[in-house]
Amino acid sequence: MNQFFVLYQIIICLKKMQNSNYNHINIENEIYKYWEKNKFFKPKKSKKKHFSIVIPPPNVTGSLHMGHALNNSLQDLLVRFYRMNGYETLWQPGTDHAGIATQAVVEKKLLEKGIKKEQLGRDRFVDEVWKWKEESGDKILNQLKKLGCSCDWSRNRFTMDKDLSSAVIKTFVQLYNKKIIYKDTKLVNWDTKLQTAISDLEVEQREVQSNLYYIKYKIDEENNFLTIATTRPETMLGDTAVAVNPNDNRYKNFIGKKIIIPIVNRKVKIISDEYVSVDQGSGALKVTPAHDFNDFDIAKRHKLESINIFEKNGKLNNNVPKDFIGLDRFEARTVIIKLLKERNLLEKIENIKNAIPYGDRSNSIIEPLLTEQWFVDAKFLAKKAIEVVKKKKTNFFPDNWSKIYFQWMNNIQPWCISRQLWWGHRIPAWYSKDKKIFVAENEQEAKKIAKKYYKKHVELKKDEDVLDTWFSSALWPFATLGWPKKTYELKRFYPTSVLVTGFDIIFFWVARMMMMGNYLIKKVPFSKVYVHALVRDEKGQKMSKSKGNVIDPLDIINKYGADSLRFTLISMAAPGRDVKLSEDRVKGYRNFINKIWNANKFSKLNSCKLSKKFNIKKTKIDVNKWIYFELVKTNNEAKRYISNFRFDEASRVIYQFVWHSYCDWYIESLKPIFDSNNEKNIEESRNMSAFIQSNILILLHPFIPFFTERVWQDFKFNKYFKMPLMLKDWDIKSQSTFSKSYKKIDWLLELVTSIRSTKVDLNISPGSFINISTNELNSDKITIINDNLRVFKRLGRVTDVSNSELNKNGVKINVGGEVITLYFDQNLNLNKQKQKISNKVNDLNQKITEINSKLKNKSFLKNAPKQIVQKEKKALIEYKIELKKLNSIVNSIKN
RNA sequence: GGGUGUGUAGUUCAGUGGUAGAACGCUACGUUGACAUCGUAGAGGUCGCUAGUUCGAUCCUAGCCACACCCA
Repeated sequence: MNQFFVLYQIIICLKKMQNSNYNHINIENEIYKYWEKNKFFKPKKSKKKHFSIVIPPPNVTGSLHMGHALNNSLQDLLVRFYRMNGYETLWQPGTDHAGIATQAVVEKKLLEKGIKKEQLGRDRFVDEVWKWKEESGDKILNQLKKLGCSCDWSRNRFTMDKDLSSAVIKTFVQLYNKKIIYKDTKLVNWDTKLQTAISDLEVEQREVQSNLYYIKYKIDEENNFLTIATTRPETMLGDTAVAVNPNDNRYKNFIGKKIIIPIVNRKVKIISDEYVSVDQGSGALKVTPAHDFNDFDIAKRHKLESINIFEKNGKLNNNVPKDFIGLDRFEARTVIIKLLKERNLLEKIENIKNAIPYGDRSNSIIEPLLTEQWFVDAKFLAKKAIEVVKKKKTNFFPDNWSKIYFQWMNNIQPWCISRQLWWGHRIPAWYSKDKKIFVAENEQEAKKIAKKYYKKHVELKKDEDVLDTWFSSALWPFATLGWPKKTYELKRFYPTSVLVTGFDIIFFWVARMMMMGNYLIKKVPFSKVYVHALVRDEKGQKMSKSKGNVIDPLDIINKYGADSLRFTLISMAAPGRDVKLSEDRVKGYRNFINKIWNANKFSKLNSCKLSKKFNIKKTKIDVNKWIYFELVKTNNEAKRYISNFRFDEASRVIYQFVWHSYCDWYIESLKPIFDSNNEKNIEESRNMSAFIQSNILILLHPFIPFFTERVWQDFKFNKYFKMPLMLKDWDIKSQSTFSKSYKKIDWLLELVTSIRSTKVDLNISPGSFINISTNELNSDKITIINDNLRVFKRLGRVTDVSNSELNKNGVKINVGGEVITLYFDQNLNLNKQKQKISNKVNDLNQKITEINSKLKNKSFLKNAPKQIVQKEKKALIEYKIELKKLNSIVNSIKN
């Protein structure tokens, strides 16, 4: 019997769950199809202003992570907001080819089949990459669709597309001809694992524990040693000098003498250079120009020889003693230390913390290597890019990012743009046999130039290298709009309105777009840059696979719906702060959506509909005017917050309005009206309620597009407004005459709250009904109660309102300086009530003393603004009245 | 070492030169026909510390402490 009962309860429970809750499953995909089918994502020509965003192109073979989810939720919010409000809106989507990452993925896949890329050769390997791109390139785009992104997919672009590639090549040629791109032999950051150069930005400095080796170098023709300290002893094979600080008294005498490098037994000079710091290590520095950036500079100053000791894979080359040739750099280190120990040349080993450069893609230690590479004269391009930010043609939000931008731009180094990869834009440079370079958009052009130069036909060989992926990304905001062609889109949407991006790629990407846009088009690529923070886990830890704390946005979408995820991310996107995401938060906002779902159900059950005859101006009922007034306020605030990029605040005010004003108070007030027989009131309330409901959908659409679209259609608002929700503007007329009702209801709600709270204090069941007396109340307050009697009685659970004192257990309560008496049937324990009042009395007394002392303070009266003094005076009067009333209540309790 | 940011309720975070706010969590009570993914009421704060400016500082300034990130 008991078991059956439990089972029965469970079934009831399940049934209830089924009926009352919003379920996103199946709905979201269907709605997305509806939007796409109706081409709502395409820009609608408008004479009004335009709004455009280019998506930060995700890696074509990547998949959606929380960072993408945040980034794109914010963009979609903006795009939908401006699109709704009549702007000609373009959200330009696309992906980038992510040279290193994609090549690595395909290489790995081939290796699994036992195929090395060298076996295939360049062309066939690139074909394989294209195949992989065709297979998996749509994955991330489909994931963006799941999130609800309203990009114009018909304009989808890929950095390796024909048009974009030709833009890249054109840019290269143009910059080469202007000598902004040049070839040079320099030390670069060399990744021995990927066997390519990478840029400074792709190098991550990691602090690790290292051994600092103190090695004795013998002075030539003297029985004397100089100790140098190094963490990379293997590089001594390439040493070409030892340097000391000219002011270091310990070593002054050695300057100019020769010193013998152990193991290689090469005699090199002891030089003096200011760069050497006296108190670091031993104060003597081994100089390896070919393998250290600082040493390279020293070598330049002293015209030292450079000896390169590494192959491209990090193994030692022919420039080292025989026994070492072919050893890996770390093996060589072990062997050298062993030899030094044997020869008594190792003074000591110290354990220290130092920063080691790692490749951010390969995780392997980066080796400075002397190679010939292509560079962009970033310093030149930066000038203009700095100027436009100073002149506020591009604004960062939050503004402090401009400081970071300036700091980096002012210290910018030449940008190494060549990569020793196969996947990417191949550098349009051709070489003749005598190493002369011919740069042109294609081979025919190059040959033409070569022919002119040599006055005869010559054989040319194309550069093997490709360009850094960020080089093509730098053209993204205009190349995707058609540049160098003068398309409608380029004219209409460039400069784009805002770039939404994470701070981690300000240098990688934002800075480079600024350089290229300003140089090639002479206009900034975007007028605003909204910089958002990182998404972390709930403890504030960075999400990473190795930590196992990654929250997959797609899991969250499946579980709670894309809307819940979006609302969560948006409402947590406070400027300058990381988003600490926890599933509980998502659940909370899922509940919010569900709350609205149920409020809509209430509407439906009560036949709330908008009729053509409905005229807001003619609204009579106070609560209807009150909620309309609240709506206008919310609408204005939300608009303002969105235009100022305060998405957290925008979502907050809407949430507050929907849950507390609309659901908690307004719907509760409607119930007594709908239960009455007053058809006029019912009609007005049905209309107003439906109107508010429709506007809630409008306000929330950019935040939670799927849910709002679903309800909009359910309630046929598209018919009433003759407008799909996606294109419905936010315009709403304010009704200043409603403010009187607004204040009235505000007070009434305070009264209701006080009645409820008094019941709790007195330990009286909240459901019980009471009588009240208004005999001590001002007439205007009595009017408020009478004007809204039905609503008041229901909300306050009041049976009768009397104008005179009743012969019963009365309890006086204070509502904003007004006294009302509540009557209860049972005997009361007034202790708690008394305590509460006496606390309040103390509180008031303290405040009154404070204000009194302020008002006695002559310098306060002299210096404080008049309104503040007035305000304090007014507050004093109010406090005194309240105190008087409270005291009278205390007296009545005593009796 | 240089720079940037942060420090406000148990937690996550708003905020303002003049009475300190929200959400979540917590406590008590509650199934009233929209909703228990709920409602009602409540507890909870020396606004990191110390000086200064000011009639008045959580807010401005300086110093210090703690944490995070970036650059070298």
